[in-house]
Amino acid sequence: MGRPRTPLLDRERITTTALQLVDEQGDFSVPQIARRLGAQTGSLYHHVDGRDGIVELLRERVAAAIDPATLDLAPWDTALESWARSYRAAFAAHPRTIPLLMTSPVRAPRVLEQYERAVTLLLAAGFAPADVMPLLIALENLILGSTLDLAAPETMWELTAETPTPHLAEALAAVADGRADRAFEVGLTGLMNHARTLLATLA
Amino acid sequence: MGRPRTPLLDRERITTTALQLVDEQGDFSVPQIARRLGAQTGSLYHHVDGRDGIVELLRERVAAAIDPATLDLAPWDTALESWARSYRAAFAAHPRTIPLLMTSPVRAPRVLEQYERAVTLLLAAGFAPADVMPLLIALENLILGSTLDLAAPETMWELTAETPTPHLAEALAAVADGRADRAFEVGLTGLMNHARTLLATLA
DNA sequence: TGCCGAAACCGAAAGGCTTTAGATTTACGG
DNA sequence: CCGTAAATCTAAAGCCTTTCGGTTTCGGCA
Repeated sequence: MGRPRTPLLDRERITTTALQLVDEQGDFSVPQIARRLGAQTGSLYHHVDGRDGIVELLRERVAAAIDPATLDLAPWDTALESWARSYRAAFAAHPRTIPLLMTSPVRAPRVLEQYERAVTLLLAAGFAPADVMPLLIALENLILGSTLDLAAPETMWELTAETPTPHLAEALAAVADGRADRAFEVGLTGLMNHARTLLATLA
Repeated sequence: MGRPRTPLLDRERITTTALQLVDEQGDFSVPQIARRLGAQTGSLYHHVDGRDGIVELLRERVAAAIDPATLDLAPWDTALESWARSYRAAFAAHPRTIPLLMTSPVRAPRVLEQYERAVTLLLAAGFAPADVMPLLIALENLILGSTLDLAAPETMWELTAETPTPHLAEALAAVADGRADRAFEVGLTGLMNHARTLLATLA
């Protein structure tokens, strides 16, 4: 009891443990983290702003893997597509964080910064201000949606004998593994084409 | 105590109350439902398969508003787009159910049936089996993502003074209200165009 | 009509979670 | 060397999910 000679807890270790738990179970709890780190539950609250604070730390940790350099590429469509792929790769490494992150607002400065730069890119390319966020939001929906599907491969639809769905079963079998990947490619291609068209008609 | 002359609880009322709570708070709990219906917490378990069972009832209730007739339209792209719009309208009426539904597999027969018919439509239109699910999944991601954004209008990005994001602020202001709607339209147009192109190159 | 099994509800409890507050011991700077 | 601040613990309130046994009442059947 009392202050230990070498600290048991810090934000770094708490984040790492939370991420491990999410990767394993799809969720985490404060007592679970405490147990893995050999501390009491309450002690975590001296390092972290409650459960929501841990979620925000997770967002920063996962988003840190997005490569900011992609947004410096030219032309703009190459940059945007590269950024989207890097974004997706970052979340594909920890897909089960997505449900946790989707329901709380983005506060993490690093993440906001990335969006700022993406917006800047599109404005500089010539898009109308009112077109920028719809494009980015559609892109984000595509990324997070298909990555979530990546996390729950066969658990998305639970086919049972009582409800016969032969064509659905056939279509599911026809893609099997690469389903989420192909959904991403299909959506991305469609969106990028549409964006280029939009810009062309604007000019 | 004992069995009441007129029942306090049934699946219908439980579902309705749960949906009200989700609309108000974004979540529900079994004790909350019990309080609103004037019953004890444990009593709910005689009507419903636990909390997860209530979530599945919510899925059926919300998805019931999707118009199945849209899938009978012709040609196929009209049918698909109409279905997507009806799908979106159904969830737009209760957008806060989405986070609850996204993490559990679809079991509800009514919902599976809709997917079966959508797959059938696309196969009949001439799409390759391996192309069908990626298309539908991309479409679903688009629908659910933009509808979720509809539920959390300004709470998606929390801009603070410490992280200056002038362009992001400008782009957000430029769409203001119709943001989620326009993201949906952008994504839908892009996806439908891409689907038509895909089919044309196949034939 | 009378009875009995099943239905619907209550009360209580186990075990988990989030969060706060005060007490306790130890590290570190002056 | 001493006092302040840091890191942890213990304890507790109040929420949640789920299960179990007890109690009353309904409805069908003899």
